[in-house]
Amino acid sequence: MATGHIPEATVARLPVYLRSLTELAAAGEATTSSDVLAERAGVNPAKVRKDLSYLGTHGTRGVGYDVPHLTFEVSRALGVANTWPVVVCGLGNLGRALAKHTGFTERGFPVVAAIDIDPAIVGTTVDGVPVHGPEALPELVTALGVAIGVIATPASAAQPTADLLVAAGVRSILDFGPTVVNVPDHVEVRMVDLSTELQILGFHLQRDLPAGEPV
Amino acid sequence: MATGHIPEATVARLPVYLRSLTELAAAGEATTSSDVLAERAGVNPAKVRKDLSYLGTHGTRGVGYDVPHLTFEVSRALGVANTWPVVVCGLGNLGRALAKHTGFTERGFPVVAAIDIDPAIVGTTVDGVPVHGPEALPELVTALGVAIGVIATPASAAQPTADLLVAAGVRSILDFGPTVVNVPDHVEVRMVDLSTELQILGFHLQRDLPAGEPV
DNA sequence: CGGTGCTTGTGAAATTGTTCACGAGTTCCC
DNA sequence: GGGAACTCGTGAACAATTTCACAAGCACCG
Repeated sequence: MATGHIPEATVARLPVYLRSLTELAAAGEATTSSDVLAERAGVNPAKVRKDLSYLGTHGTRGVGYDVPHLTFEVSRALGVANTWPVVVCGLGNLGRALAKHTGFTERGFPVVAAIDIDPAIVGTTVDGVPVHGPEALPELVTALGVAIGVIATPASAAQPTADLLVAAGVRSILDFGPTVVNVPDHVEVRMVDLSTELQILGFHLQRDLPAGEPV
Repeated sequence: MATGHIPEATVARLPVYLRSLTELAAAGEATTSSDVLAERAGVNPAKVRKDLSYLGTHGTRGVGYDVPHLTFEVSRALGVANTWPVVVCGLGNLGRALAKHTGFTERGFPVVAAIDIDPAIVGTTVDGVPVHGPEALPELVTALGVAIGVIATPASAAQPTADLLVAAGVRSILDFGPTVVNVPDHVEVRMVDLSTELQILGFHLQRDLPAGEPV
């Protein structure tokens, strides 16, 4: 089975496996098994094997997986050797936290610039990240190779910001805003809305209620 | 069709519909259609109708959906009338941003307390949210009715923090940490890892590359 | 009052994702 | 060298989700 096509659900789990593998390597483990990886990733062992089989045949029957080798293969599948510069749009509480977050750079996603419309902070830096006005976007994309735009603006600015990012040539957007943004087909958007996550948790809490609770 | 059971995938979309409905109401729209909702939610119209049909029959054929009525029904399904107090664990960049975020309270998820192990900030407040030590958790849960714990600690502290939350009686956890946490069956965990999201975007960026790029 | 146009609700088909179950290859021990 | 124990890889069964397609119901018009 070639690396032809990897299901979306599998792609979403690969980063988790990769992290587990990194931890195992740090713990000095030379080989591991689908059981161990499953335990760490919180999934079924069969799913681990099926997922990894999409990357090719990299395990050894009766033995397991070679940690360094599998790490290499998963890394390659995810393309983690590449570096994708990120621009953070909107420097409210969340945007500021993201700009300061050091974990991104470690994983190949350096925050190279921030965008905000407040003239008072344009020209300053946040933790070493320079703050520009929105008009600087096209220039930033070409000059710094920005590949991913993070939207952390107020809800009302999400769509205009997305439009700016798309116009500037960004092809991937991570949207923390609460609203869905419309973009052309060639642009990929992932939405992470914290309120939505809480509401889903709330739904389950409510459902497990003894019943007879007020509406 | 009764409200017996709502598929997980549908539950995850209900908050999006609810937000669209709120916007439509604010725009003065009295009725709407599955087409309009689909457009706003970024999904297929058939999916909107199927999703809403799980809540019961609330539309009118040939006409559409009454905005206030549908808003009420979706709200009821999600249980948004309930208030679920939240405690934020870990006051790094992200935890602090979450504690300051006002949007949660508006949606029924007031951040009533924060937890950190740094003695220098225990006893202070962040934007009105009191900061406690981990040992205060059980007391907070019983006294303030904390229902949801948000983990925004460093990766290494995620599992111990989850254990503390579970021991204190919290049944829902929103984990921003990069690692999967193990909890008993009756506790629901949702993971939101920002690096994972970026890696998924990176995967697609890489795949669309002209090819021949270095590993 | 019948026809036309519109939109929902929903079986059924298609697609996607998960889990099972077992053949096949590996190691180790006797 | 043979057998036991182990673990991967994978076809096939199963389950969930999405999409299609169309009957049914409503509003309006002439």
